[in-house]
Amino acid sequence: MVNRLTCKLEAFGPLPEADRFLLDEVIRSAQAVGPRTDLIREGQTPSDVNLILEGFACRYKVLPTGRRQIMAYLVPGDFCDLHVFILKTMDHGIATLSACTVVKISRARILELMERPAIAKAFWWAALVDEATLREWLVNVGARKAEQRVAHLLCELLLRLRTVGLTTGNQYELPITQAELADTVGLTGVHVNRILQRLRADGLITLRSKNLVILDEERLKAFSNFNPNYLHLAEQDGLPEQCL
Amino acid sequence: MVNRLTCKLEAFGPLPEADRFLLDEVIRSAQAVGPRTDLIREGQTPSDVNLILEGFACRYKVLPTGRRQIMAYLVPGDFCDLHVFILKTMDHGIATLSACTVVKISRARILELMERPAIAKAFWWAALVDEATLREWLVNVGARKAEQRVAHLLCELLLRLRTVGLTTGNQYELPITQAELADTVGLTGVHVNRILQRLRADGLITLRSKNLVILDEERLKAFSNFNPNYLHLAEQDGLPEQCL
DNA sequence: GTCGAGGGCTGATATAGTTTAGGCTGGAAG
DNA sequence: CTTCCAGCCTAAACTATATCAGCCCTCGAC
Repeated sequence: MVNRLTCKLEAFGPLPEADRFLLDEVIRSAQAVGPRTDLIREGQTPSDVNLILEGFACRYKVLPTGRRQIMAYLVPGDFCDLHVFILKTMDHGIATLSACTVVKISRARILELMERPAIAKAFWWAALVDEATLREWLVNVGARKAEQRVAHLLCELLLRLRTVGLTTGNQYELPITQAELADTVGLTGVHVNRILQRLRADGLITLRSKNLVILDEERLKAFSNFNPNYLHLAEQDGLPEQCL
Repeated sequence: MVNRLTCKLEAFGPLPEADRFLLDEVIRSAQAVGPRTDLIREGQTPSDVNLILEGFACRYKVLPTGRRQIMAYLVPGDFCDLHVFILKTMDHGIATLSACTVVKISRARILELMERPAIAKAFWWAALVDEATLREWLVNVGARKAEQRVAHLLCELLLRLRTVGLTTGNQYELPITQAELADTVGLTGVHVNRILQRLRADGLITLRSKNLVILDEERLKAFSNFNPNYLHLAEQDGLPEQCL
């Protein structure tokens, strides 16, 4: 099995052989989790760190009105709750969207990994990129209009999934319902539906049965004003071979 | 001069005498910065860490459309860019809103502080709270309606400023223009104006010449659905005496 | 093969928020 | 004392998005 975590971390910089080996050890004991299942709920105190290996999960909050806001997508290679070590209780929930495979990593194990300087630095980088992504989402929801919001999100996912080797060309699996998309961009399902149609009509994308094709990457990026700087990817021509 | 940084960090937990002393050293060489001035721009590579001692600053991005989104308020005691150590270039700008006094702290100095376990842990905590706040802002803009957005923001600021001793009862200085408020909650100036009037008419707040009074704290919190859990403040009855 | 449910799609109507434009006020500058 | 300007406030027309209600597929369970 391809180690998506390694793929992701190497987008920051290459890791020593020994570190890669260590990271392979860590993802041994994966477990399957069904779709729409809470991994951890608001108010709970997590003990382990969850790492996504396959599928999509999300951070979310639910307001008393019933409105749910999704605050992050967690895709293969992403940690769910590295902050375990400092904060006692979760201020938000984490749930799977599609079916996932997940590893629970103990604090002890994480601390062990953190002793490797290259890994520690890469973990830091990953945490900071998560925060930068969150900022971009705020911009997206606060300042862009509906059509560009979803276009921007689709661009972001293209890059993120590409760095973990989960795209084929300009195409990737998006195992997400329109209602869930709506909850992430702050719109209604109805409206998201109409926007997707417009994007299709404009010849920008194809989306059928959870399979997204970006027909014109440059045009979609231009249209949504996508600037990848916030992902802080190292400028390298290709992926490490083990991620292809 | 009261050390707002210490006040803030002690909201997480008490610091040893020696650490407090060290933090006092650090804020010696403060400098004044005028209102509406960039502290650092998108694309630049910062060398020092900025710490706000007085006044309000913000993180922001400007879209090609001209629309600006404010992504965080930085109030006394807040660090601007602790991520200096890992990420090379800024993916957003930081600017003062009001006139500020700011200290520039060198990397070396920060590393020195980080050797103190209590301080290191408190810095971590502060960074994580910043991220949690960002998440809450995303919820605010994505899921709440205009009137509650503004109300929620005012509640948050009340708590944040209270922990650094900058409130008197339910009252604080909000040195911010309505247009800036609009840029932070993702609305137009016109609309923010109307909303402020409604909040006044409902007897929830008073706002005159940058001076905000929250007339009924409980009602405002209930109205805006404010849950302070994301600020992760320790449950303590009062402030350390030096912050009063 | 039928049934039922979830997801995608559609149209009509309602509303929140934007845009534009203009007037008012109070304080800073001359 | 006047002028000027930024910030605040208001009004009216407009538009993006929400709401509501319902239809139609598809696919898996039975």
